Amino acid sequence: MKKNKPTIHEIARLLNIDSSTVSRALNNSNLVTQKTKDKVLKKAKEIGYQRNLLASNLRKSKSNTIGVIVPRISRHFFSSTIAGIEEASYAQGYNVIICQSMEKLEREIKIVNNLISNRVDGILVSVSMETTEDTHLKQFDLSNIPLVFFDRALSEMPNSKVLIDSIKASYDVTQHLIDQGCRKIVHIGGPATLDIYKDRFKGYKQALQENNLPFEENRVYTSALNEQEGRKIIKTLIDLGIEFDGIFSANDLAAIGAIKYLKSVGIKVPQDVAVAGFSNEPISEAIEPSLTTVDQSGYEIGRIACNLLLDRISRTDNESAIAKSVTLSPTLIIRESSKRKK
Amino acid sequence: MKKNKPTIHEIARLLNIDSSTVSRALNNSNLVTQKTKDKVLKKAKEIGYQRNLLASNLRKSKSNTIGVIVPRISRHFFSSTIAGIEEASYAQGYNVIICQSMEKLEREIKIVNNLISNRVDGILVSVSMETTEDTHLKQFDLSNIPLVFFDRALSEMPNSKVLIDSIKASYDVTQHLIDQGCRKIVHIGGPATLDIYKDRFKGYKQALQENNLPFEENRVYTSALNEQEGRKIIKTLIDLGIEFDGIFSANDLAAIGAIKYLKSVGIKVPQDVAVAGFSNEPISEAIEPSLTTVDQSGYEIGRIACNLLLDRISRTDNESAIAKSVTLSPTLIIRESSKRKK
DNA sequence: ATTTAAGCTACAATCGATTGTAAAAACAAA
DNA sequence: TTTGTTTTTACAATCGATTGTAGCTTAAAT
Repeated sequence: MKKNKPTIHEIARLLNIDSSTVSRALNNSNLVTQKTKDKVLKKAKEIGYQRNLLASNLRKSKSNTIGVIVPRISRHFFSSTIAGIEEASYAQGYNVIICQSMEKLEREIKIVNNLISNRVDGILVSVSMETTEDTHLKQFDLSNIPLVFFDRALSEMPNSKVLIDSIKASYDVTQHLIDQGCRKIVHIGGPATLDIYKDRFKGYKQALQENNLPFEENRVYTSALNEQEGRKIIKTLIDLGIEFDGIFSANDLAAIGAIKYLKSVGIKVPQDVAVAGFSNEPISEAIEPSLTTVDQSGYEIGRIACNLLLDRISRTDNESAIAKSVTLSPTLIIRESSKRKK
Repeated sequence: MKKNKPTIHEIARLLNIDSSTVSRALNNSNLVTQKTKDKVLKKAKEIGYQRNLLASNLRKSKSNTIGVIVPRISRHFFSSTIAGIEEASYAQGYNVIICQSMEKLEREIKIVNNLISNRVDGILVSVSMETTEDTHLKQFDLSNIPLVFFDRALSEMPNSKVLIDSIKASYDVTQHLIDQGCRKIVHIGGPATLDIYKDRFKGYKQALQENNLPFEENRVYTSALNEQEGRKIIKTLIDLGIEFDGIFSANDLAAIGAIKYLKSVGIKVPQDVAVAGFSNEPISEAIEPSLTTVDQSGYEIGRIACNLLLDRISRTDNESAIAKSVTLSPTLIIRESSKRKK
C-alpha cells in the first residue's frame, strides 16, 4: 500500500554502486565522474527520487531554514516585510517558516521553543506588544542561532536590528500638523514597553517643544492601537471636554477609528481636527478623508534584515559577528486628513 | 566555541543509564518508572536539553508539520484562512509552513518540491491564478501526502476541498443589483481557469436569465483582478461607449479600482452605477462609498480545511480516505455602493 | 614494463532520536 | 530458597544522507 519513497540506497542498489557515490553525484561533487553523475541523475529522475531533507539536515546539522516571528501577518506592514524576507532568502536557497505571535507573549515563547527544536539556522523577530522580557529570545543566543530584529526590537538585547527612524518620522508628522495650524495635538501611542512607541512619543514631544507649544499630559494616551481603541480614546477626550485640533496616532488603525468617531459626531476632518497615522496601510489611502501617514517601506526592511541575517549565518569571521544596526528613514505621506491649507 | 547542543546521550551518560530509557522517559512511556522519569526530566532541564526534531522526525518518518500554499498572504481573505489553519493545527500540535506562490505557477512548483523534501505530513492548497496543470500537485498523491484544497481548487483532482458556494453568492449579488434597479450589469471576472471565477460568472449569468435580462458578451471581462485592472476595464468600457448601470466584480480590489475611476470622471456611485465586489476585504468597508460585497468567512474555511486534513492524516481507515467536499454559504454584505432605494 | 600520481569509488562512521526485543532486576508465590 | 511473573532497563538496529579516508583504477611519466 504505502510505497516507501526511494532513497539514495535504492538508487545505489539499482546501479550497483555505493550510496556515498550517489550522494556525491547528486551534490555535484567533483569526486565523481561526469559519466557516473549522468547515470545517477537519470536513475533518480526515473524512480522519482526526492532528497529527504530531514536526513540531510540532521547529518549536516543545518536546516537551511530561517524562522520569522511577527505579531500578525494580516497587518500590511508585516506581510510586506515577509515578502522582502522571502525574496532575499529565496535568492540564497533558504526556506522560511513564518510564525504569528498574535501579539501574545505566551505564544511567542512556544514559537521560540518550536523553532529551536526545528533547528532553524537563524531567526528574524518583530516582538509582540506583550514582550518585555527577553529570556525566551536569549535561548537563540544560547543555541548559537543568529537573531536579527526588525521594526520592533528589544533595546536591551545586543543583536543586529533593522529599524526605521521613528523619532524623526514622528517629529516630521507632528511638525507637519503644526504647520497646518494645529496647536493642541493629541497623541495616541502604543505600549511604552516597545521602543518604537517610545520613539514615536519622543518625536512628538520634541516637535512640540521646538515650536514652543506646551506639552499636556492629558493629550497623550497609550493603547493596543486598534480601531476600537482609537474610537474610544477620542470619545473619552470629547466627553471629558479636553480640547484638541490635531491627532497623531502611532498607527493607522487607531487613527481611522478616531476619524470615524469624529465624523460620527459631526466634527470635520481636517478642518476642525487634522489627523495623521503611521504605517501607510492600504486602507489609509481608501478612507475618506484619506489619511496622512508614514510609509515604512516594509519590503526593504524585510530584505535588509534577511540579508543581514544570512550574512551572519554564512560567514564565520568575527567581522560578521558584530551587531549592526540599520536605520531607514521613512517618508511622510501627506493626504487629505491633515491638509488644511491650499 | 560552538557548544554542541545536549542530546539524550548526554543525559544518559550523566545519569549512567541508557539513551533509550532517556528517550522513553522524555516521551512519558509507561515502560519507565516514575522515579527514572523524574530524574531524567530534572537533568534535561538542568542542562537545557531541547529535542532535535530533525532526528526525531527522521526516525518517525513524520514531520508533524503541514504545508500551506496560498497565492499571497497580504490578501485579507488568505491571512484569515491562515489564522484559522493555525488555530486548528496548533490545537493538535502540528506546525505550519506557510508559502506564497505570488500567483506564479513556477513558484508554486518550487514550493511543492520543497515541501515534499521537507516531508510534510499533509498539505493545504489554494492554487495560483496561473495554475491550470495539476502535474506538480499530483506529486503529493504519489508521495502519499494528503492534500486538501480550499477556496481555489482544481476540479479535475479528486481531493477533498472546502469551498464557498460561489454560484449562489454571485447569484445573490447580481439579484441584489437587479433589485436596486440595475438592468445593464457589467461583470469583471477572474481567469476562467479557476472554478471559483467560472462559478462567479455562472451565478451572474443565471441571475440575469431568471430576471429575463439580456446577457451581453461585451459586458463581461476577465482580468487579474487588481485595482489597476478594475480601473482600466471601466475606462475602456466608457471610452467604447458601452452603457452600464451596475458592476459586479469578482473581487474587491477590482471593484475599488472601478469605483475610483467612476468617481474620477464624475459618475456617481451608486446613483448612476451601482457596484458590488467579492471577498469583504477590510478596505471595502473603508472606502467611500463603502462597498457591497460577499463575506467568505476565511477563518472558518481555514479551520475546517485544516481539520479535514488532520483527520485524514491521523486516521488510516478507508472512511477517512474518502474525499469530502465542504461548501459554505457566504453572506451578502450590502453597503453604500449599491444602495439606491431607501 | 614499471613507477607515480591523480582520479574515482567503496567502506564505515556519524548526525540524534526511536523502538523491538533480550536481559536483568524486583517482587510475589510456593 | 526456588520458581515464576512482572517491571524496568540495556542492547542494537534503524531512519536517510553525508563525509573522511582507505583502496582500487586508470592514465601519465620514466
